[in-house]
Amino acid sequence: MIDESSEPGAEYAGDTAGAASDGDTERRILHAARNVFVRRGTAGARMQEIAAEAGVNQALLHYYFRSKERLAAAVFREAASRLVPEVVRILGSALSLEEKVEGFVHAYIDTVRQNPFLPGYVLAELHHHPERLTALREISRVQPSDALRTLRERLAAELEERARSGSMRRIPVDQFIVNVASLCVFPFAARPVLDAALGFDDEAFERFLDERREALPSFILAALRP
Amino acid sequence: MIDESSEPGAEYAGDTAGAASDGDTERRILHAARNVFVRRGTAGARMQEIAAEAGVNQALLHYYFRSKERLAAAVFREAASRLVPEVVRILGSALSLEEKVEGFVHAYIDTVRQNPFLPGYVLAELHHHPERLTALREISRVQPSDALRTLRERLAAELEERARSGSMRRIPVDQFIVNVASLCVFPFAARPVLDAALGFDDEAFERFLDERREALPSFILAALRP
DNA sequence: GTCTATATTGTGATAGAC
DNA sequence: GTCTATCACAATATAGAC
Repeated sequence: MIDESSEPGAEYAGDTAGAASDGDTERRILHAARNVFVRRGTAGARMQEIAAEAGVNQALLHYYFRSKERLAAAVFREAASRLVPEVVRILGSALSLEEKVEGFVHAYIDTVRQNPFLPGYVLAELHHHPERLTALREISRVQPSDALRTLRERLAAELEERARSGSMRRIPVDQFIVNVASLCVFPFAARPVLDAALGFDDEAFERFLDERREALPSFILAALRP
Repeated sequence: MIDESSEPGAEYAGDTAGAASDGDTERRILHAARNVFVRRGTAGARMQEIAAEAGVNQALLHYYFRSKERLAAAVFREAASRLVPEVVRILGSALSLEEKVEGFVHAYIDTVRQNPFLPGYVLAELHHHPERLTALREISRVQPSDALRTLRERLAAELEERARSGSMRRIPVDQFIVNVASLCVFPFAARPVLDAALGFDDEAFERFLDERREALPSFILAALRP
């Protein structure tokens, strides 16, 4: 049973179905719910399993979150809230393009490594529940200075300037964004396929990530050389 | 209601809940099942919805496939059987590395474009049902000459030779494979995110794919220059 | 092979005691 | 706030006529 969380001070046995009413119960439930939703998907998750993993009764889930759907929405919001601000923070920085690429690759791999199944969960969730997009949009809108739209424009200007000065090949900004995102996110989202196709186990995957963390920035930048 | 299939001669209204017993019923059911499983996920799919979309009764699903689980397994096998051989075919060809990269990008985008939600479905399915990996492995094993292992070795040799001759930068073969796969697959798997982050609609996504089909090979090869 | 019931279990949700 | 017990219905699966 993998604990996908990494909050400090979050250790309690999943099957402690007694009086473990120390910390915040609501947080315990949300935490258990994330684990279950991440590994089973929203439709496959069972309220009973969440209750057991939180060490509480099933009725409490409804007391705190009213319905499975609301609980699922809360979990998704929380997961997306971990990823979006991190992305915005890096891209919004005043670094050079080269530093941004390296900073993004490093920060993304370092962050997601602690919750390696989050990307797969978020993608699967969006695939099967397009209505979650509104939550994503809201999170993005709340970001300082309406970040996503602004960041895209700034990045486009930077790429254009580099192309004009001849220090980089011209590349459409959307292609560039998707390239970087692809190279960072896909290995996590496709973890099971990598296990099958390349024979990875946990340890091999960790080594692969170490190697990737170092090699990816120069791979990306090399592709942009004129 | 999107029809994710592209088999020739497969047009019947989904709500024709009458006597449409022309073609092969089993195939009709499998076809409808794929549509429903792809958009709802295995756990979220309802046998009733599949029956309705196939224009038959729910009991027939059990007559042909015995249980939902077996039907799900059949759908997954069929989906994976579309993707794996295509990949093997291209990589196994006797082309140069440059031609292989271009051939793979073109073939993958051209193929998957007709079933743009397949990658998302396969990834989500593997994420939530790791047991499906065995099916993937079986399909891979059946490929001529135990293809996957062999292909990886051949590719590694090719990359090594290029590195030795100085015509390409050295890159670990697994990183290279994952890079190419990431850049091709991710845009499909993350379609909803692209819609949200870059404001794509169906038409914009198609234009994006056209552009990508042409730009991606040179992006990849440029990254490998010494 | 295909249909109309119907059996049977699973599962989200609520009532009400403590 | 937390529990036990239970409701109500959704969903898979089967029986049996045609």
